Amino acid sequence: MLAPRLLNKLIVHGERVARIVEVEAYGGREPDPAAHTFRGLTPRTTAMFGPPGHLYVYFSYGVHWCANVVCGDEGEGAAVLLRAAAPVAGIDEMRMDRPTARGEADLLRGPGNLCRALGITKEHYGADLVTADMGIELRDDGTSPPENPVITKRVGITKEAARQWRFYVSNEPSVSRPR
DNA sequence: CCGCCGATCTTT
DNA sequence: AAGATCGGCGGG
Repeated sequence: MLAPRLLNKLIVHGERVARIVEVEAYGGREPDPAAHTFRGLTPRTTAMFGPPGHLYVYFSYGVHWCANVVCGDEGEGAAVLLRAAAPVAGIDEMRMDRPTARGEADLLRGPGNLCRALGITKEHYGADLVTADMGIELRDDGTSPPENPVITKRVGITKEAARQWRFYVSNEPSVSRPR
């Protein structure tokens, strides 16, 4: 399971920088009924079945964009949902796009809010996070992933609800509910 | 603090 | 008809 290795990495879009503090794993070699790739290749899931290191973006509940990092080999259909991040830079710009956020810890709390604060939408579908071909990049500033991340059930799903594939940094105020 | 509910689009 | 969500509103 490499999802927790994304914790404490930086997600960068232009001036905006945030530290990933909460993730969930989806799909992979063992069947995962909760994953968008469970029923095979569809127009929506082409990026998730693509090579690792790219962005899989989907539209949630007709309202929010949500972003995943593709983590499986090509054809595998595995990705890590970015559920929350702590703001590092570009905070004024984030606030402009997140008018309902009260404090800084609210800016990127939750997968929809994270995309809103970073300005990620469907135009970034399939972006290469290594070459930053669309201005979005995954960066390692030397901060190690936590040695003991908190491990829980995934949030907001009904299928495969018992699987413990959510990982977050303990004592981190930007983590979404439930803590 | 908690729970309900609407918004609004994609996929089944 | 349900869904990898969010924020506003009403009640305790």
